[in-house]
Amino acid sequence: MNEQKRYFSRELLSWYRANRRDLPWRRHSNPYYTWVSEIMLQQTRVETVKPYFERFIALFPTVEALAEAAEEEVLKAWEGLGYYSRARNLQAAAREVKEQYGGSIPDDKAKVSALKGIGPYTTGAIMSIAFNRPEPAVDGNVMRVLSRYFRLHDDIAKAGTRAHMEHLAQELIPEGCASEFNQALMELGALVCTPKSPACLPCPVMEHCAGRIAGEELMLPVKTKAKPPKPELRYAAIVEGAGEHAGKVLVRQRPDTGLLARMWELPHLLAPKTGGLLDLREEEAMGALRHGLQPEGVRLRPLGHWTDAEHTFSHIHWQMRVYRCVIEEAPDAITGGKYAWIGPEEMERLAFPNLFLRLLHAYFAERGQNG
DNA sequence: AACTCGGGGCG
DNA sequence: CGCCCAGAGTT
Repeated sequence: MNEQKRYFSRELLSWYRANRRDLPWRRHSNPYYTWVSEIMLQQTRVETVKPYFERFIALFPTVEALAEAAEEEVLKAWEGLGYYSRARNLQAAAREVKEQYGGSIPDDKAKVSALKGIGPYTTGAIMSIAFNRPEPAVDGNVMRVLSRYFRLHDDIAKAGTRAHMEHLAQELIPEGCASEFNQALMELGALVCTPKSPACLPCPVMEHCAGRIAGEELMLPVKTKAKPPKPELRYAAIVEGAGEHAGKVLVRQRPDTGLLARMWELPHLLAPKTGGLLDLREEEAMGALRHGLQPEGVRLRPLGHWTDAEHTFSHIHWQMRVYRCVIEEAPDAITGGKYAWIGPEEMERLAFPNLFLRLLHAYFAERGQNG
């Protein structure tokens, strides 16, 4: 190994030992904590994860506790964190670990890798952080650091690039220090070698950073842009209950697979493509709501526009127009359609994505004020 | 290799 | 408002 590499490993490890953050999942050495935190940290920032991790561990302190919980409970604990298949896969894997390995995460790369929701990155993270095995844990952060330090112009959006990075990352791990070193690599990416404005002056490895020396630190890593999300106009109904359902609104549960699987939401539908005049939008929307939900057994009478909401997923942009409605035919007797009347109390049990969480809170707050 | 899957933070 | 993500599963 050359001097540039030895220097990098030595200085980075030393820097980490002096600068490591005190994070909830670092307070105890517990493979289950490492596992849960790494799943939560996929595509998600540390500051966002912290409170979720604390609540999750309080609710499900062990693999067994998670395995024995009801799925709705796990989804509720994940509410607002996004990528909900992570939560379902995590629990499925916890049940696997309980049944197959007596509740202990195996110190075995192939077995860890075979668990649901654990891909190449998380395998490396668990094997190294929890078991100190010299496995690379290459995420976007690590690819950014390595791209800059070694001045690599490979497109990190390409699948093949990660293989190269993994080879390099493994080579850099100091003997017996995989756990600390891999965390150091990610810590540097999070605190110093940041995407937009890297703090090169305080960087512990600046002296031999090829990207910095070439003046290319802002051009690296090379990454092709993702295509923009597809816009979708949607009409949603906020249905006020009457009689025994007074003070409540109608919600429905999404299908078992696909976008926001098994999460709860306001009834809504994709706007028919009509290309109509803007003036006719309200009529068109209310008509679509009135007829569009009938196949599910819900017949509505839209009263008027209530509010608008937008939500961007990675590949879809929802523009949602929400209409106040009253019900003409309840879906009680309809099979398959999962509908429920809920008030603020019932919201505590059901898991909603943030878009609908915000709308429901706004609605109940407004209704509370108006009596 | 391309697509599906949330959400927030930041310049 | 564009751009950044501490990725994995499916096709």
